[in-house]
Amino acid sequence: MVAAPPAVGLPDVSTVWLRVFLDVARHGSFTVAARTLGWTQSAVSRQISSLEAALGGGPLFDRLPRGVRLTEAGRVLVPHAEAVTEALHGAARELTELREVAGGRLRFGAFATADAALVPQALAAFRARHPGVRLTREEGITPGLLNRLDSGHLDLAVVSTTGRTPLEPYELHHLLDESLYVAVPAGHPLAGATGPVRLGRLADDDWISGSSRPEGTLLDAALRQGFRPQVTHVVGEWTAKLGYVAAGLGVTLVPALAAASVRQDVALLPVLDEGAPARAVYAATARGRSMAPAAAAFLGALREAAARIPRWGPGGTMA
Amino acid sequence: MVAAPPAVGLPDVSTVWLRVFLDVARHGSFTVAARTLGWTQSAVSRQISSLEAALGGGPLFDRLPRGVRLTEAGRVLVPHAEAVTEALHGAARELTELREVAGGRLRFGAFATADAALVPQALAAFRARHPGVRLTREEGITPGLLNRLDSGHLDLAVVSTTGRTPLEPYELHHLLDESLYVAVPAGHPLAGATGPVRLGRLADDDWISGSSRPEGTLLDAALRQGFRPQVTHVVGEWTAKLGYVAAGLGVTLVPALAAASVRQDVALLPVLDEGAPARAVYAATARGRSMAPAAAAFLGALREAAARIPRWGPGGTMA
DNA sequence: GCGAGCGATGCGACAAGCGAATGTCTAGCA
DNA sequence: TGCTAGACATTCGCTTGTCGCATCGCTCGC
Repeated sequence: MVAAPPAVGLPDVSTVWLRVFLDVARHGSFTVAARTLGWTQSAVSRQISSLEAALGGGPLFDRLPRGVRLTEAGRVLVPHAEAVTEALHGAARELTELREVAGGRLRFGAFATADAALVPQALAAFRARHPGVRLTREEGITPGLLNRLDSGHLDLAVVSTTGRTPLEPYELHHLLDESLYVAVPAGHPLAGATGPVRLGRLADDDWISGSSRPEGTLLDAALRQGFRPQVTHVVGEWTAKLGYVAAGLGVTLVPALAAASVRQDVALLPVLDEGAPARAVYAATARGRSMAPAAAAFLGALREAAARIPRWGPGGTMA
Repeated sequence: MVAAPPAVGLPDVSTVWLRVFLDVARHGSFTVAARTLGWTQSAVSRQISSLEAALGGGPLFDRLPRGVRLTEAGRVLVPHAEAVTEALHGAARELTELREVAGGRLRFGAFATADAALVPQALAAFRARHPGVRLTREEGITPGLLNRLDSGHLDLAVVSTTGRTPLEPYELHHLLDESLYVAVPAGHPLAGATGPVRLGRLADDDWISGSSRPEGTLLDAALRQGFRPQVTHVVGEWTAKLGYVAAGLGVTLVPALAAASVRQDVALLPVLDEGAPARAVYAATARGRSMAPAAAAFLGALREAAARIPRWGPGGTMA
C-alpha cells in the first residue's frame, strides 16, 4: 500500500539520542545539556556513547577539558539529526491538526435529493467550523455510494433506504425519516387542503414518476395504500416533473428533502403516512474501520441539519 | 554552535517503531511484517501499540479480520516516517563516506616553500585516491597557520621550524629534515664541485637573501659556520633570487623543498650540515582533537611525498 | 460448523537506561 | 609544585521497556 523502500541496514537510533545530541552540540557541554533536559550528566554521557556506538563512525564529540566540541563526524550528523526532529515535529503537528479537525481530508458522497438541502446545510456549518479540512464530494445512488465506501474511496456516505436497510458491512447513523409530499397543480381540487391527505384520495389522478412501475420507488406508498397509480408521464428530473405538474398534466410525489426547492405554482400536500415512513436517510460509514475525526464532525453537522429539516413543509403543519 | 531550535514537546518515538510502522503499512499485515523483520507477531503488535500511544492520536491502523489497514492518522504519518528513515539513511551514508574518506572536507594550510613540491605531490596522490573530499587550502607562515589550527579553521597545517618546536597544543608529525643547497652561477669556482660543500668556502661571496640580516633566516646556518655573510641584494621571491644568481650577482641558499624547481643555468651545491639540520618540516594537527579520516589520509600522502623528496638534489648524491 | 488466519494479551526473562556516587583528567591559581 | 574546581567517564543498584512463547478472541472460507 506504500511504495517500496531502499531497504538497507540502518542503525537503530533513538530519537531521544538525536535530540540530546543536538542539545549537546548546541551547548558544547554534556553538563549544560543535561541541565536543560532535566537529566543527569551521566545519562547524557551514555546517550552520546550509545549514539556513537550505534552509528559506528567514531566519536561525534572531542572531549576537551572544558566541555566538548563536534568532530567532523558530528558536524556531518547535525543536519540529518535536525531533519529527523523536523520530521517528527511535522508529524506531531499534522496529527494534532487531524485530531482537532483542523486538517486532513474528508471524502463523502450523497444521493441527489440529499444535496437539495440536507448536505449543503451540513456542509456550510462544517466548513465554517473546520476550514482546514480538504473536502471531496461525490454524487451517486445508494448502492454505488456504499460500494465506494466499502472499497475505501469514501469516508462517509449519505444514503436512503425504502425498505430493509443493508446493514451488512456498514455502520448506519440514522439522520431522519423522510415524509412524503404530493405535488398538485394550483387548480387541483386538493390544492387548498389543510393538513395531511390520504394518498387514496389521488387514486384516480394521472401520475408523473421516474419509472412506469411504482415498485421500488416512492410510489410504493401508493401500493401500500391499496391502489396502483396510473403513471401517465415518465419523467426523471425534479424540475421537469414539477413542470409537468404545474402544467396540469398530473401529480407527483416529492420527498421531504426536496420540498423546500419546489416552485411556487404547484401546491405541496403532506401525505399522511400510515405505518412505515416512506424512506429513511442514513449517514453510512464502513463498519470496523475507525472514523476519521473529520467524518465524526461531519456526521454531527448532518444530524444538526437533519433536525432543521421541517417534517411538514409549506402548506402543512410542522411536526 | 548550532542555530536555536523550535524547542517544543516532541514524542519520544524509536526509529525502530517507525520502520516497523512503514513495513506494516507496506504489507498491510502485522504477521507478514514480523516475518520480513525477523521478529514475532506479538513484538510488532506491541511496537505499533507503543507508537500509537506515543503519538497520542488514536490508532494508526484499523485491525481487520484479515490484516490491518491504515487509518487517516496512519496515512498522515507515512510521509513523515519516511522522512525520518530517509534522514537516517542519509546520515549513515554520509558517515560511511567520511569513514572511507569518500566525502567530507579537509582544510589544510602550508608554508610557501612546501607548496613547491611537497604539498602538490601529496595533494595529487590524495586527490587521485579520494576524489570525494572537498579540499580547501591556505598559505601562510608557520605561526599564522598554527593559530588557524588552534582556532579550528584548519584541520592540518604543514609547518617548518628552525630551532625549538612549539609543542604546546599541537600534535606534530615529522615529515622531513630539510637540507640546504647553495645556488651559484654557472661560472662560479665551485660550480663543478662534487659532493657537499662547507658553507665557509662561500664566506667571501656576495649573498642574495630575503633579508639584510641573516638572523632567523636560512642564513642562520652561515652564522653557525662562523662567518657573517655579506648580503649584497635583498630579494624576496625565489625566481627573482635565482635570476640574480644566474646573472652572476651573488649566491643564495635554497631549501631542499625548493631545489627541484630551480632553473637550469645555476648550480645547486648541497651544503654540508654540521650539527642540527637547517630546519624540520612537520604536519601539525590540534592536540586532543580527533583527526578527521581525511586528515589522516592526507598525512599519509604527505609522508609518502616527503620520502620522495631527494635529500641531495641535482649535482649531489642521494642520501 | 469447523478449521485457518490474524491480531491482542499474559507471563517470564533479559537488556536498556536511569540516578547517585565515584574516578580521572586538565586548567587555573597560589 | 601542589591544590582546587570543573567536566566527562564509570560503576552500582534499580526501574522500565521489550522480546519470545503460548494462548485467547475474532472472522472468514470451505
